[in-house]
Amino acid sequence: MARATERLQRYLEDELEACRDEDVEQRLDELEGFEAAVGADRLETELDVLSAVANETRYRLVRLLVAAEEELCVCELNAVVDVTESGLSHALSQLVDAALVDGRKDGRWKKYRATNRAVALVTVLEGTVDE
Amino acid sequence: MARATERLQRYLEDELEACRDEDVEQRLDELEGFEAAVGADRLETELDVLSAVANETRYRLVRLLVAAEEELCVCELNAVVDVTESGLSHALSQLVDAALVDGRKDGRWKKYRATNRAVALVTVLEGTVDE
DNA sequence: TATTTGATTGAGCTAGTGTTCAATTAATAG
DNA sequence: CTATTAATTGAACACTAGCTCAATCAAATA
Repeated sequence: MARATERLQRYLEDELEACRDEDVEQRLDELEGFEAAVGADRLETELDVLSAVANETRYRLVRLLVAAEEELCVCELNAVVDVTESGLSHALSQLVDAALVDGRKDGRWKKYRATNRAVALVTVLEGTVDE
Repeated sequence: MARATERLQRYLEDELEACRDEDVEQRLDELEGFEAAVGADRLETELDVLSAVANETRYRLVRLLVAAEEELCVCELNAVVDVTESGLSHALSQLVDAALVDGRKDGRWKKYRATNRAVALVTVLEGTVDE
């Protein structure tokens, strides 16, 4: 970090005309402020959500459930997504953990539907990724 | 897939009272319709974006640049994020590929800032992940 | 022009992820 | 109660991703 701080000092000397040691300190504080603005717990949760959805199988499932706008049975998902019954179950389990999907048992069948979180995420991705 | 279709048939027999072969066909078409609603290219792009951001180092960088609301020099990022100079460069490169950050050379320094896509993504995550 | 400094690139190693197979649980039907 | 079917769990394995080290490129300064 010492090396990094030296470089930051040279950078600030370039940007500002003058640069005292306390200017470097102040800038470091600002930067760490940005960093700390989001709590550690929150960051971890957000990363869990992103990790859950950053996978083709799981993102397809989320997309599918969002598009369907209704709950779908595992057996229906299985008919469309190209993965083992077991793989599908693992995938759904991770999506439930990330609160992207809700599961509900109905007799011998199990049904899943997209949560608001999933809808929001898909919506923003659709919005920013313009074909 | 034959096995999956059989199960789907049994499921539809449960759900609907009657279930002919064409009912199964129709449901399969509906499901595949949901699946196909998002183009393959688009899905790939969206997955690239998600993969780029689903990593602690890179998400911290995105978060930092969004919070800063201004462009930051690599040397500033390096002072805050706990990774090698090389690792930082790799990370930024992936974020540029995913159009989550823009890079600009300014003399001997290089500056990065968050794109609208990054802002939108962080915003929706903040919104759905209620502490 | 030679040197120093900021930043990037590529190779290689490690750790983690995604998938499948086999076994198990839960619910219904015979 | 036993058998069958839907779905899940755990273990094992192949593959990918992230990080660091070393080398390189690019800009500026001596």
